[in-house]
Amino acid sequence: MQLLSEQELERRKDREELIKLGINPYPAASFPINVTADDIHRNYANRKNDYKNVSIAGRLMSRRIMGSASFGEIQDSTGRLQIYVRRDDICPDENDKILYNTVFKKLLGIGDFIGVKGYVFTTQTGEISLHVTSLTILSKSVKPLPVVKRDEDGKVHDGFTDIEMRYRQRYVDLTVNPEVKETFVTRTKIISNMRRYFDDHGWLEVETPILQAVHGGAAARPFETFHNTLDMPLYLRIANELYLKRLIVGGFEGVYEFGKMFRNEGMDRTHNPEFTSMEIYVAYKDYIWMMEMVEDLLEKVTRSVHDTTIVKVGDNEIDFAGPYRRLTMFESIKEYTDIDVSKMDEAGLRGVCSQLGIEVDDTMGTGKLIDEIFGEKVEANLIQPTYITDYPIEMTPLAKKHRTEEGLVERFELFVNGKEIANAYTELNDPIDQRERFEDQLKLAARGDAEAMVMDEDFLRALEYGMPPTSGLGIGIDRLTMLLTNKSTIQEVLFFPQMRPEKKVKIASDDDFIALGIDPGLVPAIRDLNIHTIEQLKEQDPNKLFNDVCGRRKKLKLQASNPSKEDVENWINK
RNA sequence: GAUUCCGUAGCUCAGCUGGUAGAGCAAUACACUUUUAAUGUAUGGGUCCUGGGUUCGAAUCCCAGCGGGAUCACCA
Repeated sequence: MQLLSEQELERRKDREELIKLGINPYPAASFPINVTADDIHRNYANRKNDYKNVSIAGRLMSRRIMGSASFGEIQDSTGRLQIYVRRDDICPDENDKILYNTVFKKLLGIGDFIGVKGYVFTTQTGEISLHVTSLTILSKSVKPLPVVKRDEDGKVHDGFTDIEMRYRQRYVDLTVNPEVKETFVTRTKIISNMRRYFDDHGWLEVETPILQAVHGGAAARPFETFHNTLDMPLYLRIANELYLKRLIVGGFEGVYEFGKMFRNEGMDRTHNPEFTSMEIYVAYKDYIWMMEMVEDLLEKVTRSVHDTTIVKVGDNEIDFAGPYRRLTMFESIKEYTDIDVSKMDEAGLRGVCSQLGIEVDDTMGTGKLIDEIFGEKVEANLIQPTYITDYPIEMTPLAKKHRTEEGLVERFELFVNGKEIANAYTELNDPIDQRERFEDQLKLAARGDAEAMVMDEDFLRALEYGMPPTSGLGIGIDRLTMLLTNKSTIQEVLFFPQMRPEKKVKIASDDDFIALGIDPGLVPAIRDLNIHTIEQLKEQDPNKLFNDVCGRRKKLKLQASNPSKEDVENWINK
């Protein structure tokens, strides 16, 4: 049972009226379409003869009724088209004007799906419009849609802007705010263009387990679940890295996966509990090769969605054309703090942190300390695409030791607009070294580092069989989409971002009230007192409720007779 | 998790130092062969987020809760 607004009741009545007129508001038959709104706007001017007999369907989004003729707007998946509906055109029979006078003018409403046929013409004011010759109801909407108005300059007047409602009711957001749809179309374009790029190189798209017994490949807290038959806990994956590398061991030259990752951590503008990442692993390559590949990839993807490599993000203009600037982690810290931390031990680094006013704690090793300095002093400055390379070994247990630099690994991260969007390694393929690195992680864990990785014996066994030299890359698809669509929150690029559940009030039905012994004729009086749930009823003071119900009965002129005070006490105590 | 702001009609929002709620759009009715967010006239529509408290009186002040935003912290 729902509590309905006046408008919702009105629309339900309209639905009933249609049925009474013998018109099915939800017909089963398909409605043939031979054109879209976008097609008409783009091509009508040049090919007028092709639009003399068109059929289009969508939502009725506005109506301007002027006696026996009306203008309105129909919105399909591509946009809006003005329609011109004249009474005598859709009702040729002189004695039957119901379709226009009653159905179109009274029983249809904004948001209803209709199908129309007719011919395209240009109005006196120069608007390309459809002169309707036949009109079919395809689906009646019984909930009023917010009406967003735009003037000639595209200025929005009564926008549907409440963020909570936009996210919770994304279907409304999408219907009423066309630019939202654009964002998601771009998102899909980004993914499909990346996919095409990888496929063209012969790399294989694969799927790996989301339910994992050992959550590996990243430092993060997982979601836990439980498998009943196996009688064991399982985790939703925090990364798929270790599975993709197993596939390289198995003999694929290149594998990639677009997939959801799940991390049981805080939520904010850049974090959603589930997010999409793309990871790719290519055999016989190193991280230097990977940097060139990423430059090429991002340049092509950007061009495919914007026709240029330059993207406006906030106040910045970012150019995704490569090559990108490359700085080692130590160089970058030197550049932005004037301090050379490359030869420092843990004590020295702690000194630098306190000198720079950076908070640290005892669980942090040298790698973590360097990362803190970088995050605090460097990261935000990296606006144009920049590779930061060669990270301390402690932070990166899955990357290969640097070919020349002691204590570092071959890793890069790509920073754009002050944020990391990609992470890549020359992958560690020495199984003995890998085991030691996992052991070091266990020591960090013992020291209190909650993010330290756990040992994955099966992954080690795979490496022991031998993995070719490999380079791997991960890109956060949500964050890349944020950049390329100029959105400042991850929620704007997710159809259904995670939210707290809506508070639901259980509205009691008439039968619920009657079951308590209430005379059906008195239920309207109860509702008029704004008592809509059984809980509310139970909380009432019997004397007050008795008086109120009798009063409302009179006011509403109900036929039922007054309850006795004992009756009212029984409702409450039953 | 901390700080701070917000929650009023279907939608967007007013509502002052407390005096029982307003506008525009949407809806309903009537008129009109007339177009460009915006024809005119009339009408209906509210759990002022929830629960307490102060007060003769609370949308307004106080406390708690729920939901959301922003900033910060933590975390990729």
